[in-house]
Amino acid sequence: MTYDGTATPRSSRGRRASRPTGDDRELDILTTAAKLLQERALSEISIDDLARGAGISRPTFYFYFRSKDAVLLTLLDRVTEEIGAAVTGTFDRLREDPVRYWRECLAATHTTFATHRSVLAAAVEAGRTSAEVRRWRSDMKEIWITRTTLAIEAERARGTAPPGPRARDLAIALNAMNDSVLYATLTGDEPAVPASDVVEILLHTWLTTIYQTARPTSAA
Amino acid sequence: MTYDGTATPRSSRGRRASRPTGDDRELDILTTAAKLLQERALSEISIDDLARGAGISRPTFYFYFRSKDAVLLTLLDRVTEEIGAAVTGTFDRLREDPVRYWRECLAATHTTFATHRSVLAAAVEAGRTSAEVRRWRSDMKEIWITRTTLAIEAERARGTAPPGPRARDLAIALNAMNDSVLYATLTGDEPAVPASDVVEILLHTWLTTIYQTARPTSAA
DNA sequence: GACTCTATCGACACTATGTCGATAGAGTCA
DNA sequence: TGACTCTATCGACATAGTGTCGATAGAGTC
Repeated sequence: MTYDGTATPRSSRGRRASRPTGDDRELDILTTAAKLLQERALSEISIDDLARGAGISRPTFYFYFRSKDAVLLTLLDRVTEEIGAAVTGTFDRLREDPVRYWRECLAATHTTFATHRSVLAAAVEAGRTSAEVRRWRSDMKEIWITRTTLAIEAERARGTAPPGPRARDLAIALNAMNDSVLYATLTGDEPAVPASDVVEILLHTWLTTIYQTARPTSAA
Repeated sequence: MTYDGTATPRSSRGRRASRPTGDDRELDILTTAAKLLQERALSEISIDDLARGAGISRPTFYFYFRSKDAVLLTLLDRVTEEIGAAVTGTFDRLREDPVRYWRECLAATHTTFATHRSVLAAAVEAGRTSAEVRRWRSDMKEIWITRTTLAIEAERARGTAPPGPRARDLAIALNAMNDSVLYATLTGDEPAVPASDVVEILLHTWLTTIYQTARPTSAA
């Protein structure tokens, strides 16, 4: 939606230099990929499909991207930007109203997953074979885990949350749970938590894991 | 280890009838597959690799199995049997000593994952493209989830665990967490919980989610 | 010795990937 | 204006994998 290949020369995810006309084609490929990913899995999309969708021949595709994975990585860069923008801000609310803070975090995660469902599913798929995609995923996880770890430590420091296992390890487990529960719910592979309840279920698990009660308050 | 293709005519996972000599070859293929899966991913193993490993030509492979996925499914059948055997029994201990019960459940899950790491990783991979493998995975999940749901409901019924969200939904979330945390720990893709701590971390999350305390007792 | 069934493979058709070399055209400049 | 460069393009090829068809060797009846 907000992709702009002209601003920076962009760190060479396959594309040569950047000059006028070619950017349109690059965008055509990305748009085609995004559209096709909403219909079928990455492995079921051939490079020929992407090329045809963008109105070019298969060899020409390679002028713009090194591979299918390179296209996905560029799509993932957009996601990174949007998430980066959405994530900042809410951190102060933790002090005032912890339950509300965590609910908003989880709801935001849910929204992110829902919005980018098809591209994220493709990232999971491609992660099995592409080291670069795997890298993107672990960087992304690291960001959420770090945020969670800091929040848990802050709550323990002010006495709202009791001590317990290493905060980082809990953060890893809770975020892993989010990933796979939301993935199942949104892609519809059973058994899954119904979409209407998923945030509340996750919230229950997060709160009890962190506070050892489902109703923590700001009163230390 | 305990595979026996002769006992039952086996429900046609690709193999024709069952007669003397061919069973050896079928087993050769399975052994080759299991061995190669410990070195590399399913997508990096060609049917030719399996055929050569079993000392036959590629067309002959198709005499024994419909596809690579069919081989994997037969490998997964072994896993099912072993897990089925390991899982029974422990259920009574829940009344006496809940913490011990859950710790043993989680430790058993950890062991299962560790023992069958390579085959289970292949199942995750193949699940993206094969409906049958996906089916196997969801059946397997269903078993664990049902067990967990029953245990949670039992604890709530006798008053050891407080009421809370639908037991089945919690069971789905907790089992999903297990899957993905153990997967990361055992395959080593960071960020992951260290192998030495993983059972205790999961235990903490399970106990607090179910009991809202990290130290539940049998005293109602 | 004719007949059947298992097990085997060579050869083919198909699909997808990735590369090489030729080339058309737009922009530069001497 | 013509020589020169760079982007963008594609046809044709090489390669690797999958799945099928038809032929056939041999073991076991009868």
